[in-house]
Formats: sequence, C-alpha cells, structure tokens
Amino acid sequence: MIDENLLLNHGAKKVAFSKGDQLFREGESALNFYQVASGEIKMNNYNEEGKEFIQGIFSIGQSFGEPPLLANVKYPANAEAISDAEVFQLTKEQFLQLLSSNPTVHLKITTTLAKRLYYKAIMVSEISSQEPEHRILRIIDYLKHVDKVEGEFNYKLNLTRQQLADLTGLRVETVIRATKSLEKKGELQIKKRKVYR
Amino acid sequence: MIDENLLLNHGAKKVAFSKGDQLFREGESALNFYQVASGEIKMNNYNEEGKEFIQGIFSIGQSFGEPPLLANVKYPANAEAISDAEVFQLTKEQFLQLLSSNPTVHLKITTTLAKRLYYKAIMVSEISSQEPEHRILRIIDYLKHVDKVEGEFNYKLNLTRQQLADLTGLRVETVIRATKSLEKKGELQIKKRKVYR
DNA sequence: GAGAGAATATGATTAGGATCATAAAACAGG
DNA sequence: CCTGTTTTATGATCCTAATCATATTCTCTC
Repeated sequence: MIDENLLLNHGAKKVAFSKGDQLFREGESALNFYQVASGEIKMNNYNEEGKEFIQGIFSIGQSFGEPPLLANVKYPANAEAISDAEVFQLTKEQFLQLLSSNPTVHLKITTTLAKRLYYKAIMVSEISSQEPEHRILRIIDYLKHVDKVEGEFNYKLNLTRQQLADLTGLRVETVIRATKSLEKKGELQIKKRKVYR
Repeated sequence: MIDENLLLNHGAKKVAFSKGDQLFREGESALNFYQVASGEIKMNNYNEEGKEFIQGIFSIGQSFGEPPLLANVKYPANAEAISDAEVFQLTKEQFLQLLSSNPTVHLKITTTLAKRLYYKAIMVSEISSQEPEHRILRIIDYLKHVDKVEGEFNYKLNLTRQQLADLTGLRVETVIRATKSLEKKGELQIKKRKVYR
C-alpha cells in the first residue's frame, strides 16, 4: 500500500467505478498503476466455455495490475469492480517515476510482488494436485492469513460458494459438497451458510 | 540476470552442485539469493502421494528463490539440480544491500518478478481450466517465448513427457496421448520423439 | 553390439468431478 | 409481507483423465 498523499503528489487521479464495471480487459496493453481507495476489485479470466477463474480479489490499500506494467506485456486477465469502488490511478510514467524517486516504495512494491508470487506458487501446485478439498482449504487458509486472523474458526469467509469455485477452478456443486465434507471432518465450520475456519 | 562481477563484488560465492542435489527444501527459511552460473535447477513440490509438480526450471543467468527472501516467508518449494550445476549465492543481507545500492538492478529484479507473476497468472488459470491439451500448449508456448524462438515448429522442447506432466499437473500417459493428438491436429510436430512447436 | 535403464507407447478399467435437473432456503427491495 | 433473484442444496448420470498393466523403442555404457 502506497501512501495516498504520495500517490496524489505524483499525479494520481481518483476514479470511481460502479459495481460490474470493467477497469481493463485481458489482452489490452497495461497503461496504468492501480490502488484501491474503496470497494473491491477482482481480476478474472473467462475460458472458452465462459467459465470464470478469479485470479485475486483486491480491497482497500491493495494495488493490482503492476506485473504487466513492469513486464511490458498485455493484461493476462480482466479487472472488474465487485462493488462500487474508487481507485487511485497513475500512468505508467508517473508510476516508474515514483519508483525511481522513492526506493522505499520501490522495495515495498517488490515485496508485494514477491508475496503474490509466493501465493501463486502455492496455488498452482495445489490446484494441479487435484483434490478439491485441499484446494479449498488452502485458499481459505491463505485468505485467513492475508486478513491476519488467528485462532480456530475465528475467520469468517466472505465469499459465496460460487466465488470459491471460481478461485479454485472447481464447480459450485463440488465446492458445496466439499465444504460439507470438510465440516464433517472438523476442518471448518458452517454457520448460517457461512464458512468459518 | 545480474552481472557476474557485480555479484562477486557484493560478496557472492560460486557454489557447485551435482545432479540430484537439493539446494533447499520446502518449508525451510529463505537465507540466500541464487543465480545460475551453469547447469539447470528446478523448483518443485511433492504432494502427499509423492507426485511431483515442477514450479519452474532455471538455467544460466536466471535467478530463483527471491520471492520468499523478499516476502520473508518459508520456501514454498524445493530446489534441485537437474544436471551438475554452479550457482552464485548471496546472503539475504548482501542481496538487499545490492538492491539498495543499485536501483537499476533492483528494477531488473522487480521486472523479473513481474514476468514470473504474469506467467503464473496464466498457468494458474490455464491449469484450472482443465483441458490437458490446452495446458500443454500453453506451457510450451511460454517456454518458446522465454527462449525467444520465433516461427512455426522452430522450437524444440527439451523436456521429457514426464517433466511436461510435472509442469502441467497431468500424468505421463495423458501427456503422451495429448501430444499425439495435438500433432494430429497440426498444433505441433513430433520428430524422433521430440516435440517441436 | 549386447545388456540395462530410461522414455515412450498403448490398451483396459476405474473413479471422481463435471454436468444436468430440480428444489429449497435466504435475501433484497418495493 | 409478498415477489423475484441469488445462493445453497442434492440426487442421477456422464465423461474423461487417472490408474493399472504391459510392451516397445531409444540411449548410454561397457
């Protein structure tokens, strides 16, 4: 997370989006740096059959879309507002200028990328490993960790079964059945249809 | 890729490993920065049933293992020498010192991470998308791109079917059948058992 | 060039998640 | 409170990659 004033000093614009709006699409050139000011943004792909895969969900203070900007490639996914949302937006030049003028911020961005890479490395091996229950537990644990929640069943998962399915590459029905089975095994709790872990 | 002399000036050691040696294991603390001097290193996971998943294969000039170093987390995978290999090794302190004293190198590392994140984003959505043939084509295209090869069937894939399986999370038999099917469809060629794309 | 080990190949069977169909419960908004 | 929509739930069937078994081809070394 980069300090708001620092962003504004480097020419950031605050842009508002309504729920469902797309900020950019897969295949487009990466032109901007984004940091969420309010609301939630998801990055996702749709495969040939229209099935969604959610790369990540970003909320206040989190930045997204930097990799293609830095790697000089097209966006590998779409960005869409899950709720009404505002984002700080910097052009590529402004962003690179910010990085070079502020080593601390640069290191912070590098660290953020490293963390995400760490997460993706886990996800990709976990997803490839097949077992639905594993996939689900791992992503829940990751989200719990991100939200810095400690202790058993203290973490309430704020995702629908469908979103969980889209994050793991599974089907809703499979997620529903798997979460129930995991509850039976004592790995998680379900109260009022919400998952706790 | 960081210049060899620059690495040595910052206290890098050149360390030799024999084929099959492990440089570090999943779950260990990240202590060093690594860059391949010769040979090839793979990063991999083994799941409960002992099935291997290859996170990536790194050859001369490529660095690996930075994410956990920067993110301050345990290694998410093992590193193992595929062939006899030498690597430059920097301690965490030396590496961070190098980054802070040399913004150009820092940006290069950031860019490298961004590229890998881009690749992982594609792989994770592709792997989740199921279809074996897709997964295989995508990873081949990525490797071709990394090796900067252009033109149809100009790229010779230097991987065994088993390695391809471990990179995609599929089984050898599935990879063998899928590559044959892809050859039939004209998506790739197989000459002397080697895959060309 | 013979023999051993690795890699590729191929058929038969199984298993488990996707898919399809349908229902019921929760929720939002007037 | 009623109504339409979203989310969760559950059974039945299908399909495809995993698994198992076995064979063939290639490669490397002595």
